[in-house]
Amino acid sequence: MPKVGMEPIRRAALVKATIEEIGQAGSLDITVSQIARRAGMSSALAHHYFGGKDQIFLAAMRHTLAVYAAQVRGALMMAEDPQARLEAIVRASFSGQNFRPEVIAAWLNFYVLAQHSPNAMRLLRVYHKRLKSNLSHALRPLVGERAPMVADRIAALLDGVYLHRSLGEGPPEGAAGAEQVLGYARLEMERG
Amino acid sequence: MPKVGMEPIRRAALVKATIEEIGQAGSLDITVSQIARRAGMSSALAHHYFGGKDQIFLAAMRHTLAVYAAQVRGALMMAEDPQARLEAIVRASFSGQNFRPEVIAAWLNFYVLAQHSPNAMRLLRVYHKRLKSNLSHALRPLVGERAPMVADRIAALLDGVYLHRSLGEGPPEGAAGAEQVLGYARLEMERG
Amino acid sequence: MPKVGMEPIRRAALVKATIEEIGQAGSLDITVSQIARRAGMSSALAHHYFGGKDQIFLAAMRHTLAVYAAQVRGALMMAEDPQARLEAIVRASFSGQNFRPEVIAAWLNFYVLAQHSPNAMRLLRVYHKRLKSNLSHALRPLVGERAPMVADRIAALLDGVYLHRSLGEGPPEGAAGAEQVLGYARLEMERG
Amino acid sequence: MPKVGMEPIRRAALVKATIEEIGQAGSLDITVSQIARRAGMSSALAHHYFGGKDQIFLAAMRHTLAVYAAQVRGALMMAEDPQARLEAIVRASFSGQNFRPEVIAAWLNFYVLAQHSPNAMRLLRVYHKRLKSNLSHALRPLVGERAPMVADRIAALLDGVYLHRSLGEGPPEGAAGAEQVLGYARLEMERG
DNA sequence: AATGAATGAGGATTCATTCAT
DNA sequence: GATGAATGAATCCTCATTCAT
Repeated sequence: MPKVGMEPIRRAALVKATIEEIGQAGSLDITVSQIARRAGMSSALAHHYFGGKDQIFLAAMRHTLAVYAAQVRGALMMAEDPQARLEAIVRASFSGQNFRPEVIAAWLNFYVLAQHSPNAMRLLRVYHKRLKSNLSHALRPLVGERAPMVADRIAALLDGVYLHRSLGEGPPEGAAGAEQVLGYARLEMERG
Repeated sequence: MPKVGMEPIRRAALVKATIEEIGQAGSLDITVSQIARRAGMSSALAHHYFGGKDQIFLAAMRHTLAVYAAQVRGALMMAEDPQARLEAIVRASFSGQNFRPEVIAAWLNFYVLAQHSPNAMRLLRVYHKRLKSNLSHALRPLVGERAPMVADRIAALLDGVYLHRSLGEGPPEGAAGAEQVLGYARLEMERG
Repeated sequence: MPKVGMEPIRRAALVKATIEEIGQAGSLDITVSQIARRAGMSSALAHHYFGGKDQIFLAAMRHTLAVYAAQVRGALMMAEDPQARLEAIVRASFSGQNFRPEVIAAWLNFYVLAQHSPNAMRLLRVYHKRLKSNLSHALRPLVGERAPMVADRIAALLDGVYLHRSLGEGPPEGAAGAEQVLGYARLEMERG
Repeated sequence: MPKVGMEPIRRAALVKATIEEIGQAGSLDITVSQIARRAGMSSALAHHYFGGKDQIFLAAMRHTLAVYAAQVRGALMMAEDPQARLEAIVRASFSGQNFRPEVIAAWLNFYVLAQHSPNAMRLLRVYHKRLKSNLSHALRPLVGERAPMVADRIAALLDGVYLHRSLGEGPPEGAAGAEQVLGYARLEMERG
């Protein structure tokens, strides 16, 4: 009985395990064996499916970014006015899927990964471009031509809050994080 | 060349080399040998003076934080009113000593180090506490009781801008970074 | 189906190689690489199967002790009266399996190992306890209540003869060693 | 003020420290630095005086053997008849100077050292020869021509008791050890 | 598809030894 | 006489990766 169609299952399991492992270790200094064990398979199989450690990391990163993008897309679809669109983007960043300790740690480490992996760098840049584009678009009706600059600041603030969370004790509170960012946004809107 | 009193010289050379090496590699994944070679000595001597890799990293981190703290202190001494104090803190963060690519990369990696090194975590928390305390103090006359919250946001924005810089191409422009942060601060001040 | 069942083979080969290597070097100052090379594999594999140098040593010790115990047990089964039992124990100690130069050297070094390895110490104490128990049991009908004391002396004499052999030139002669010990035993028996 | 005549003091301190260090570690696996530190000097100086680690070990061994020999000589001078001579030799072996845990451990390790150091081997053989000669001489009037054989056994028993002590818990009791050996000797004498 | 077996390459760390002062 | 400085040469151990089955 040949097992068919295992590939997507295995890959998904490995990606999930990778994020968890990075989250737990707090660094990229984890072994393929650890990942594979957590995913319930041999390290040889992990190599078989991904070709190498780098590609496992990249897949995990791609997945994290994709989940995030999907959440933003979903939230945007619900939003009916600019203000709501803005809040949707920010809130999605702090939603339960993303703002968990292990995802935060993984996120931080993806920035590190990007420092020596051109592929990771490219992924991160694409993410940034989309984020800023989304923000800018939502902001245009609210702050006029200051939109790109405000988008930049919001994006930076967003990552900054994430970064600070990585030092925090206790479980991260998404709502508080979102408010920290939205507070700034409202200030800009008041200014008009 | 004297054969005594080398210790401080060697230690300083190793710390400098460590920061450069982390900066160049973009990660903590560097060898003691690399560091030692860059510092012009054998890896055995590096171990002799620091006891181990972890302590070399910690020393590099301590040094980075100390340089930063010294800059802030120096800038604060020049400042004569609250507004100037605020600008001093922010500008020091983006001054030539700190806002260089290798230091930015090192900074990012110290956040990673803090994820698994309690000592590194402690250092980073102390740095944060001081930064927020400094900011809060300067902000009090400017924004009243909103000071702690604004200080939090500024601190986050500061780190966020640094983080984004780690993805940027070309040399980092300190002035632009400082403006990005101060722009937000002014908004809060206008609100009063 | 992968290549399976190598583990016991590899472990046995490593244990054997360890004893030989200790015997040849005359000390525990041997490298895992030497052992592995002699056993026909990479040092990495040795670590894979044993976890570390200490455990390789312990396994070698356990094996040596087990072989010895098995020999004694075997000899005891043949013996039909107390005198024969006593001789069986002593002669087994000097049988071809045990009284070879490399085993003698290994034995000596296991005593050293026991000085800093609690596990080795425990193994050696168990061996001693069994040896004395065996001797005492065999001696009871021969020397009465002096049995425990005589057992102690025989055990000490036994190890002493081994120790002296480790200094001897030429091949060790088991028969002579056995006689040296049994001579004392007979003296005690004559006394009744 | 030039320090003159330091050499014998330094050498003695190093020898003493070596024995203590071996005793504490329970093996020869100690560093020159440890020895030198315990002796209150730099490792460079230790090398200066002895030339190398091997020679430090040899000196420590020579010293241990010399102390032992001196004790035996001293005790023999007091003895007035063969029986007393015999007891003197045995009791000296278990006297306070020799039968201390660290000396026992050192002794054991000298046997190991002899396995790969021809010089150590030679020293140990000389010691053995003297011991047996002394014993044989004392035994001749007591057991006649069995003297050499009995001397052999006593020597072996002596080392065996030492060896067993190295596994013992608690402080070694010299008197008990001596009795264990002398008990055998008396048996032989009774036989005549 | 899946994995136990196997290793080469590399890295942190230790240490005896040498040297300049 | 004495030592801090310095290193080359190990040694243990880890791990990504490959291979045979």
